[in-house]
Amino acid sequence: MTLVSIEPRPCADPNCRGQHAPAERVALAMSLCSARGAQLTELRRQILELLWESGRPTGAYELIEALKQGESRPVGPPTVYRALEFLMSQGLVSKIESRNAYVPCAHPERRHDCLFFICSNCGASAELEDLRVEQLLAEDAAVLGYRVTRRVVEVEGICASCIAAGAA
Amino acid sequence: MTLVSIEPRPCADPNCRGQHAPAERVALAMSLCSARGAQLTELRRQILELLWESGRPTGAYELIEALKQGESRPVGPPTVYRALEFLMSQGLVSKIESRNAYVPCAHPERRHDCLFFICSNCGASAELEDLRVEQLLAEDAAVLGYRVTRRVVEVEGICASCIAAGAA
DNA sequence: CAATAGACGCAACGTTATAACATTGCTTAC
DNA sequence: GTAAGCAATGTTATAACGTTGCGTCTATTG
Repeated sequence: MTLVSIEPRPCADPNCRGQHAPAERVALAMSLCSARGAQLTELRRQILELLWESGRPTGAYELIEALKQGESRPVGPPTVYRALEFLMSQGLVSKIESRNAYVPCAHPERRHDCLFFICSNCGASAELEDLRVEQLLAEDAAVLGYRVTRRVVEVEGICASCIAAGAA
Repeated sequence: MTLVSIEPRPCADPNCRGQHAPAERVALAMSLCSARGAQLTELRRQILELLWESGRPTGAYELIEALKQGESRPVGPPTVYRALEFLMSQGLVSKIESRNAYVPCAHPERRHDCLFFICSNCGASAELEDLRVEQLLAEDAAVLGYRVTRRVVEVEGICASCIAAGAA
């Protein structure tokens, strides 16, 4: 059997949304980790894949449940939290603080904190990059004399689909 | 004894910081609630006061402890959470999502979500109003077709004092 | 092959938040 | 005045989220 190596490339659109299959996402993650010398183990890969397949912010205990359902052996909370920590350290996953849930990141090759839009009706989330916001926050931080280490920007609302579907 | 009624007035500076005593803050809150027909009960008032006196984001269970220490009777988690919910509904308190903690709001008379800057060293938080950020987030939301209900903007870093004091 | 370091398993625990139901105290209607 | 209504609070239990501590496995790498 011949394996044709397809080199995954980062997507050029900083705000591409949903047009890449989970498998493609995971392949990119594997490629990135390999290049960085970081170990994207089977468990970590599975969790990342679950997050991509889920399509919405997913809680740690949901992931535990999902892993139990799948063919893999069950894992405990520390294992999942450690895997999430690794994935976050690699920029592959972000935590949605206002939901205690986790989402995969569309552009792990760029190191930045994204804006997240979360629908309070269907729970879906959208990731957005907006350098202008980052710039303003940097300015404000400078005025206050802060040295910034992390940004959390989460906008909650009703998404277009739910508005169209007549949700409150 | 003659009581001179002092009408508490909102502070004109949207980004005033720390120059008002807790008592003054609480007086303003009482005045606001009274005008709105909302009941700032003794318990709710006490919790708001504790938050002002604390000077940093404070957890619900810390508040429970503080109430136990004080002369008032002990309260359970649901009671404190209900009080916090009320205070948030009145714009008197905000939750810092990235810390699971609560802070009093400097300008409860204006209805808006603030930016928060939190020092990861000393835990202090600063509240800031920046209409430009709100404007950008509104634009981004419009592009995505979101109807915004809530904004969470939390910037974590090292504050000026801690930098000066040589904290990492 | 031995030494090492990183990843994982596991039990117990700690923290944050809510569900479900009971009680208090005040107001209003008859 | 007493019963109904209502908002706030109390009580108990539990759900949901996250961590500590320690032991074992496994994949390098010298």
